[in-house]
Amino acid sequence: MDHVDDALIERVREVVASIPAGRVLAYGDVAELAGAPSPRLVGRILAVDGHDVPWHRVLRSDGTVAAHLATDQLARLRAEGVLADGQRIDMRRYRWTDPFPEPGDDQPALW
DNA sequence: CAGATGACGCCGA
DNA sequence: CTCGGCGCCATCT
Repeated sequence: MDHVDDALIERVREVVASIPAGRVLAYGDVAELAGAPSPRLVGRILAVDGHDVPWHRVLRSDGTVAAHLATDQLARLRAEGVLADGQRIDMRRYRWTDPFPEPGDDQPALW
């Protein structure tokens, strides 16, 4: 029961580690940036080897989080200023879409 | 080998 | 907007 390619695991971990505090990404976003074949793999990788990276900044594209993680994950995000409306995060506001922002092209205002 | 299961995503009703 | 169903990849029964 070995796992996914070590190279892929490393890439996923790097992408997750590069997410700034106060911003989040969807599993699908991480999959694209890391070149993972599917978002499901990202979840699996984080479950096994995500303990030492900011895994709480990765959630579903609709802003919800898995039930068994909700309490911890939402608390961690809240501590960074990512507020949830009940069980749901407002992705429009916190989603981090540009890992390498162009100079002068800032993130959308956090109103 | 076939079916079920997840830290998911998208589309149609 | 919510719900259900199907596709997705790798692993487990």
